[in-house]
Amino acid sequence: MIELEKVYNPKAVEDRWYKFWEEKGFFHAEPSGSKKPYCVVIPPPNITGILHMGHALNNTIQDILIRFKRMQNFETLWMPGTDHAGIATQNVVERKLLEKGARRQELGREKFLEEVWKWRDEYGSTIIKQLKKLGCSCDWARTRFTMDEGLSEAVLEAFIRLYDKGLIYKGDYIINWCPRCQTALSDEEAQHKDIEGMLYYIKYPIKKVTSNQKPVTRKKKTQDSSLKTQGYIVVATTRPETMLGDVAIAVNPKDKRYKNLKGETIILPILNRELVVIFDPLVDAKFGTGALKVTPAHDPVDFRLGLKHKLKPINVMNPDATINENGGEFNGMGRFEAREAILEDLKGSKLFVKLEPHRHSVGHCYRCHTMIEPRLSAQWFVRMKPLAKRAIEVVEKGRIKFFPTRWTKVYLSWMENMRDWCVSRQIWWGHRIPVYYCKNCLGQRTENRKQKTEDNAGIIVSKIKPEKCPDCGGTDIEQDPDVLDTWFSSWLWPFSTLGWPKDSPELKYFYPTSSLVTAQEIIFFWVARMIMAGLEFMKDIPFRGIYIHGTVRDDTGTKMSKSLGNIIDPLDMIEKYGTDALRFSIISITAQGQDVFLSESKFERGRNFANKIWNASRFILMNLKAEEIDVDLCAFFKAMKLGLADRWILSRFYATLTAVEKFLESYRFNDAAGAIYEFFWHEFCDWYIEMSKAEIQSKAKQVILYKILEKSLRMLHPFMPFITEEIWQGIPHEGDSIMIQKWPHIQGQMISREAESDMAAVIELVSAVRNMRADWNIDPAMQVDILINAPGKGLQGLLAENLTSIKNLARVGNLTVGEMDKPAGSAAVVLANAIDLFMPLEGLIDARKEASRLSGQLKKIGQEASSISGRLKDKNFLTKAPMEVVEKTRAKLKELKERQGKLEDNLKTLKL
RNA sequence: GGGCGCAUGGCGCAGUUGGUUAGCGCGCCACGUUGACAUCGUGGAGGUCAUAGGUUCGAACCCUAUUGCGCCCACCA
Repeated sequence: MIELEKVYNPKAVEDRWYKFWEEKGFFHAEPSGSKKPYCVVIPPPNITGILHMGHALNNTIQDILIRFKRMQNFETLWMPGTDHAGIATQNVVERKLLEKGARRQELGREKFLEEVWKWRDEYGSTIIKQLKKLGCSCDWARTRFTMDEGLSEAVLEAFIRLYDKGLIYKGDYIINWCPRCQTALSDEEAQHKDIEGMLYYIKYPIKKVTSNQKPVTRKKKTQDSSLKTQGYIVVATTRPETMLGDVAIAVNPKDKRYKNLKGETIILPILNRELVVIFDPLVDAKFGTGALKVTPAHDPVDFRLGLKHKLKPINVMNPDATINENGGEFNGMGRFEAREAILEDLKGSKLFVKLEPHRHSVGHCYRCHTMIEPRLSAQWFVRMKPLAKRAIEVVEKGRIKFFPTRWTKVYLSWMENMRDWCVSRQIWWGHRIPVYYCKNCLGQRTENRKQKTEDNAGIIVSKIKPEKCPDCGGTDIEQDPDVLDTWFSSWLWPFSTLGWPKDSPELKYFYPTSSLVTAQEIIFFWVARMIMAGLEFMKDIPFRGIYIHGTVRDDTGTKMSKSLGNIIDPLDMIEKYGTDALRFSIISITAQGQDVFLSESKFERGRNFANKIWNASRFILMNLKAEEIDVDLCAFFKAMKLGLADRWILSRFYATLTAVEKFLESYRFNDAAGAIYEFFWHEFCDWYIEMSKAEIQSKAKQVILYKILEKSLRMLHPFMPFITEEIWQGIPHEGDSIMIQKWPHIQGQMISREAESDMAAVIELVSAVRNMRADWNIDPAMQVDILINAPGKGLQGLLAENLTSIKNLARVGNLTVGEMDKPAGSAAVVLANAIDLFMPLEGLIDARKEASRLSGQLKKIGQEASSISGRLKDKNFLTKAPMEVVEKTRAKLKELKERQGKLEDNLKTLKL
C-alpha cells in the first residue's frame, strides 16, 4: 500500500497527470457505433484573450459535464478552438507595429496580414495553454480556428448561400461607426453607456420671404422666455456638430405650436443653408422644444425621416470623425473640437439659447470604448427576419431549452425585435467578403445612380476570383475590400468545426450537440445566431440545452475587468491554491444562473476541502491491508452482517450519488458540489471514519472504507480531476486512470431509511453527551460515565450494538443502557424517542446551574409544544391539511409532551 | 421608456412543486495539539427571511404594491 505525502502538493502532480491523460488519448472522441454521443459546444475564446475568472467558471462547468458524461460511457467530444477576433486582433497587432514605428496603411494589406498571422502563431494559443492548466479535457487534436481552411470555406459557403437566397444585401444605411477602429459595427457591438451629456438649445432663423409671414411663438407658456423669440425656431440637440449636415426641421403634425410653420423655410445657422420643415409623428412633441433638426447622414431617426420625406443626406464627417469639406470653416476639426467651435460661433451670433444637463445613453465600441458615431455608409447586411422566425419557433416549442428558463423571454423578445445584421467590417483581418466587382459594369451603373442596390449588374459573388465578368466579359475585376464580422464565422461553429459544408462522419454523429454553456453577455452575439445558422444551414438545432451561468464580479459587485484592476487572476489562484481548489470553490459558490461575487478568500473553501480529502485518504491508506479489501462486493454483502454505521454510510453514499446525478443533469452544479462536500466531510470523515477507528482492522471496516473512498473519488473526479487521480492511483485499482472509470452505479437497495434514522439517534446521543460536557466544562481528557434510560428493547438493542462507537466518540467511561430513574446529583438531558441521558457528576453538579440549564431546555420545548398543539386544535388544519402532515404533527406533539414531562421530572428531583 | 435579477444571523450566500425546530461557508466565543487533517476537531452565541397588504388551515417560498441595489434592452433628438 502506498503512503501518501503528508501534505498534498497540487503543483507537483497536476502537470504530470494532465500530460498522462493527453498522451493516453483519453480526451479524444471518434464517431462510434457503440456509444451514444455527447458533445458540448465550447464558446471559442478570442485569440487575444487571456484566461479570466469568467473563462475559469465557464470551462470548469463544461469540464464537469464532459468528465461526468465520459464516465457514464458516452462518446464525449469537447471541441476546443479560438476565433480570430477581427477588430481586437487587428488593434493589438497595429499597436505592436506602431511601437516599431510601422503603420498598417504603409505596410499594405498583404504585409500587414503576414504580421497578424505571425502574431497569431506566437500568442494566439495562450488561452489554450491556460485551459489545459484548468484541467479541461478537450479533444485538442481537433482544435479549430475560425480562419482555418475548413472554417473559412464554411464562411464563404454560408455567405454565398444566403446571398443566393436573397438574405444578404448591400445598401446605404446608418450604421454604428467606430472612428478609432474606422469600421462599421453591428448593433450588438455598440455597447450603450449612460453618459452625462448636454442638451443644447439653438435658434434656427425663419426665412422671411413669404408675405403672410408671422413670427412663430410658443403658445404654451414656459418659464423660459428665451424660447419665445420671434422669427426663430429653437431646436434641441446633444450633438451640435451634426448641424452642419442638417437638411430639414421636423415637428410633430399634432403639435399646435408649430402648425403655422407649414411651407416655411428655415435658415441653418453658420452655413446659411435653406432647410425645409417636415411634419412627422416620429417627432416627440414633449422632448426639448418639440422641434427636431434633421441630419439624415448622422442619425438613425433622421435617416428614416430623410428616406420618408425624400431628403438628400449630407455627410459632414470623415471616417475618423473629423469634419469634412461639407463642414465649411470647420473642415478638419475633430468632432468634439468642432462642437465647441460651433457653439462659440452660435454664441457670437446670439443664436445659442441655453444648455441643460442631459443624461442619455450613447453607443461605444465594444473593443476600444470609443464613442460610436452613427454614419451613413454602404455596408453588407444579413436579413434577419426570415432567419429569426424559425429560431423563435424552436425555442417556443421547447426543442431548445434555456437554463434558467428566464432567459427564454430575453431571447424571444430580442429575436422578435432584431434588425438586419451589418456584417461588413472595414478592416483587413478576417474573412474577406466573397464579392467581386466588375469595374466596367459598375462604371455604367454610376451613370444611372438610381438603380444602385436593386440592380446586381457588376456584382459577382464567388468563392474564387472570377476570370471575367459574366455580364460584360470584362476582366477588370476587383474584390470587395471589406471583411466579414467575426461572428459571421462564429455562428457556424457548431457545425463548421465538425466538417461542414462537407458531409463528415463527425457531423453526422455529433450534430446536434448536447449542451451549450455560456455567459449571459453572449446570448445575442452568439447563441441566437448559432441557432439561426444551425436551422438555416443544417436544417436542425445546434444544441438542445443552453446553460447560462452568471457573470463573475468582484466582492463589491462590479464586473471584473482588466481596466478596473479588480481582476482575480485564475492562474494566480491555481498557483496559490491548486486547480482543484479553484474549480471546486468557484463551482460551489455559483448558484444556478446567479452572478458570482468573488474574493480571494473564497478559494480557501476548495483548498480546505482538497486538504480534507487528502488527509482522509491518507488515513485510510495507512490502515488498509491489500489482502483484506480484495473481495467480491456481492459475496461480501451476503456473507457479512453489517453494523449500523456501515449500512448508514452506504445508504448516505448512494443517496448522495443519486442527488449529484440529478443535480448535474439539471445544471445545478453548486448543489452537486455541496452534496458531495457535505457527504464526504461531515458524514464520511466526521462520523464514519471516526467510528471505524476502534475496529479499523475488521474486515467490514477495511472493505467499506476502501469502497466508499474509491467510489467517492470517482464521484468527485469531474469536479476535482487532479487530486482524485493522484489518490486513486495510490489505492488498489484496476484500469489506467480514474478519468475513464465508470461513474458509480446507483444501488437503490442500499439506501435505507431505517439505517439513516437509527444513525441519527446515535449521532444525537453522542452530540448530547458532548454538549453536556461542554456545558459542565469537563476536561476533554476526562472520561465521564453515562446512564441511558431507553424505553423499549429496540432502542436498547440499537444503543448496545453501538456502545463502543458511542463510548469513543463521546469519551465515555462506563456506559449503561437500560431502564432506570435519574440518579441523584446527575446532569440530565432528554432526547428524541424519550431517551433519558444521565451524567452522574457527584460533587461537580451545581444544582442551581443544572436547574437553570434544564428549565432553559424546558422553555424551548414548551414553546414549541404549545404552538404545535395550537395548530392541532385548528379545525381547518385538521380537515384541510393532508393526512400525513396531520399525523406527523400529532407524532411530533406526542414526542414533545413526553420530553416535556421527563424534563419536568428531572427538574423536580433536582429541587428535592 | 421596456424587461430581468437580487434584498435571509457580522460578512458572503443556499433554500425548485407552500408543511415539523430556516441551512451552509467565513467570521465570532469557549475548549482542545487523543498519531489522518490547526488548510483541523468539539461545543456555542447570533435570524420578527426588505416593507405593507392579500391568497391559504399553514408563506422565506404564491399574488399585488412600495423601497433600496444591480443588470440587460431601446431610433431619450
